[in-house]
Amino acid sequence: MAAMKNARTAKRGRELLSEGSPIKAPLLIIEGWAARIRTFEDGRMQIVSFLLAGDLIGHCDHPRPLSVSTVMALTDLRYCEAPSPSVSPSLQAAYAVSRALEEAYLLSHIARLGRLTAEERLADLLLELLERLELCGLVEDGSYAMPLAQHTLADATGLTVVHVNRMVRQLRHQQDIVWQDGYLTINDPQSLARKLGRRPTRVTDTLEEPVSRLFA
Amino acid sequence: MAAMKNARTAKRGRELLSEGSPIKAPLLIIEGWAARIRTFEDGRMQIVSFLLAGDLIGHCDHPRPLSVSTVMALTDLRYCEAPSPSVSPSLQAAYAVSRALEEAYLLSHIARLGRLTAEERLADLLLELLERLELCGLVEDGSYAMPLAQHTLADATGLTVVHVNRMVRQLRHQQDIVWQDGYLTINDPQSLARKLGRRPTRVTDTLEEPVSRLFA
DNA sequence: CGCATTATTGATCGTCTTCAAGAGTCGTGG
DNA sequence: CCACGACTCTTGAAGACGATCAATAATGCG
Repeated sequence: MAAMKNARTAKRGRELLSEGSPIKAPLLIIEGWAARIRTFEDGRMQIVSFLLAGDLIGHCDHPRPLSVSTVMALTDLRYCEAPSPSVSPSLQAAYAVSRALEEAYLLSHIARLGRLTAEERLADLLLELLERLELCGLVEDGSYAMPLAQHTLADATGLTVVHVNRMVRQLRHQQDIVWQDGYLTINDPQSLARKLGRRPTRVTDTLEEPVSRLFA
Repeated sequence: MAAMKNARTAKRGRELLSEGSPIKAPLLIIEGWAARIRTFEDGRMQIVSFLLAGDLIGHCDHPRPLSVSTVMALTDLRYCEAPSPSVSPSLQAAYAVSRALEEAYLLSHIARLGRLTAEERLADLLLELLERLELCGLVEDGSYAMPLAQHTLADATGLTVVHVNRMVRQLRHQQDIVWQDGYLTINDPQSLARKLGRRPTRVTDTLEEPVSRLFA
C-alpha cells in the first residue's frame, strides 16, 4: 500500500495526541491498539473509545482544531498519515462511514456505561471488539488477539480492576468466554448478544465497508 | 431567517427519528429541547445527548445513512430542514464545528458516566447545559429555563429518579444550585467547575461559534 | 535473578437501587 | 367548577452491586 511506505511506529504507552493540543495531520492506524482517553485532575481517567487497525485519529473538517481527547498507544503501534480524502471519492465515502461508525460506537459506549451492569458491560464490550475486529479481518475461528490488561478493561468499562477480574471469572465459569494465552474467544456470540439485547452496528442501508477495507 | 420560513413543530414526546431507520433530510432545531436516546429490549433506556436550539439532527456525509439513535422531543419543538452546507463556506465551517462540539459532548458524557459519582454527574451535566445554553444566548443572569423532569435527568445520568431527587436536594442544600419555577441557577459556576475538575469545552484554537450563532 | 506488572481472592464498606407510599401539580372532562 | 387521573416530586427502609483495602500468587521483562 502506497500510504504505508512512510509508516511510523509508536511504543506502547506513547501519547499520539494530547487533549487540548492542536491537531496536525490526521493519522491512520495500520496495526496495534490505541485508546482515546479523558483524564480528570484528581487522577481518574476514562477510556472513551478504542482505536484499531483502519481507524483514524484526529480527522476534522474545521480550521485550527484542538484535540478533545488524549490518544495513547495501548500496544506497540504502526501508523501513517491518513491519505487525503481528495484523492478519491471512494476514500471520501469511506471516511464518512468511518466517522459514522465511530459515532455509533460512542453512543453504544454511553448506553453501556449508563445502563448495563458490570457483567453486561464487559460482555457487551468484548462483543463490540469482536464485531470491530471482524471488520478488519483480525478474527480467526471466532477468536481474536486480546492485548489488553484487565486494568485497561476497567478503564473502559468504568469499573475497578478487582471487579473486572471477578466479572471475567464469571464469564469464564459460565462458558461465555475463553481467554488464555492472549487470545479471546466468545463461545456463542449470537446467543450472548441476544442475552444482552445487543443489535449489530449498522450505519448504512447498504453493505458499505469501513476504511480498513481499502487497505486490506 | 430564511430557513425558518418553513419551520415545523413537534409536540413533546414525538419521535423525530427512530434508531435503525433511514435518515432523510438533516434537521435544525430552532427552539425547544430534544434528546438522542438508546433503548434496550427490556425497557432500559439511556439519553445519549441533548439537542438544543441550533443543534443538527442527522447530518451525515455518507450515502443511505441509518440513524444510530432515536431522537425524541423533550419539549414542544420548533425545527426546520437544515440549510444545505453548499450555500456558503461559512455555513460549512459552522457545521464542521457543530459536529466537533457534538463529539466533544459525547466524550464528556462518557467520562461522566464512567468515572463520576452521582452528585458529580448531576452537577457536571447542569454545568454543561449552562455552557451550551450560553452559546445560544439562552442564559440570563446565570439562569436558564429548565424544562426537564428529574426523571429525564435520571435517563441522562444513568441514575434512578429517586437518587437524582436526593442529589438535587443535596446540591440545593449546599447552595450549589437554585431550581424553582422552571428556572435553574448555578450559584458559582466557576467554583463548581473547579471542584469537578471540569474544563470548558474547546474544539478550536480560535473563537469559532457554533451553528446557532448564524441564526441568532 | 530481581523488579514491575498483572492476576487473583477475601473481607468489609458505602453508594446507589429497589420497593413502597404519600403529597403536590396540572390538565381534562363531566 | 370540581373531580379525577396522570405525572412529578419527595421521603423512608432495606438490600444489592460494586468499591475499597489488603494480601498473595503468577507472569514477564531486563
